[in-house]
Amino acid sequence: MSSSPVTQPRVVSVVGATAAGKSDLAVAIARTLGGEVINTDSMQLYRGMDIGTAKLTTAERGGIPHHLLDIWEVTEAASVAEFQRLARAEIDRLLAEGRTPVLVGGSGLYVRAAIDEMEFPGTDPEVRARLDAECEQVGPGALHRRLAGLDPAAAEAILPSNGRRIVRALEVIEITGRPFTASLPTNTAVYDAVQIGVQVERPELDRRIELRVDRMWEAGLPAEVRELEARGLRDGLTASRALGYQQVLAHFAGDCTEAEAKAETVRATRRFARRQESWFRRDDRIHWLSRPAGTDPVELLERSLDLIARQI
RNA sequence: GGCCAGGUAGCUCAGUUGGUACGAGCGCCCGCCUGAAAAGCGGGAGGUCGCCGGUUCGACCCCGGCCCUGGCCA
Repeated sequence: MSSSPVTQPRVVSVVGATAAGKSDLAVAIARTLGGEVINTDSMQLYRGMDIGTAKLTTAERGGIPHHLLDIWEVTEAASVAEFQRLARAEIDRLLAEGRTPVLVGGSGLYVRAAIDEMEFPGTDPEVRARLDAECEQVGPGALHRRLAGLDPAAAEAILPSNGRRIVRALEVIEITGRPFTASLPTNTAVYDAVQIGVQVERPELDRRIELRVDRMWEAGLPAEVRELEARGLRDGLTASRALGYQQVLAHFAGDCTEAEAKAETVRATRRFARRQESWFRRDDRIHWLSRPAGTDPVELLERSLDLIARQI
């Protein structure tokens, strides 16, 4: 099926800020195109994190198969590299079956890892642990100076205060013996993809976020966190930091009231949404569909399909 | 009506014994982002220091009056 005329992009990706309404749109698109959904949300990858990540229920998935949900235990640290392998395997499998992979999720790096040319150098737990410990001891500034000696370009691109990235750069240099590429590559896609960005105006988005958090509490987020805590959530490097979970854990630890945890979840989610927008904004391949309050889902679907059709 | 506390950035508050507001946290805007990415890091815009008058070379800080808020007393 290589030289036959392409009638639609082989991969669709729905991106945008949290609570913009990506999940439902993705299901509708997949249904129309006869495709299946692949999750590109870093936190929905975790088993048991359902309410707080606004994971679609089975009913809401409407019979459309969803992939890459519930694949990691909360105790495991997330890994973009592993996600990349898994996502590409799913995409390739669906394409081979002639079905359209519909990616959906707000983790910008994960989307790019799936769709674009990106190679992640390896990692070494021991090296990482050692560097982390050292960073803790001597501070990021000292490590940054060392980085400047080993890889001036990387040091230039990474601020001296950003311990996390300095450590990773030093780790890569140590285990590969090569410099750390400190900036994202140009947008070179490995799949013929159309990216749809769902865009909601700030005031409306903020309202939707608050409403969503309200519903998470009504649905029993604290109870969900309690359960995951018993399964080791606190030890999960990634999962314990997830929005909502982090705040509820703080409340359980006695650091704040439940009301404060909830209010902080709203604030943190808004901040996160702005970071997401800032990430996606600079990718000029994304086609933005504005979604004013009260937009009919059917109309949004039609505009999406129209966009996909024009992307031949 | 009297007494006390207070009126400083959008919010909560620091602050100067009179010499251009060092402000801070939160919020807001913006940017960065290669194995934790719902993470991590950075930049920026906001103040006639309640109002009016006085003292002073100079007042947000001193004096007088007024307005407003909270508390206590009546």
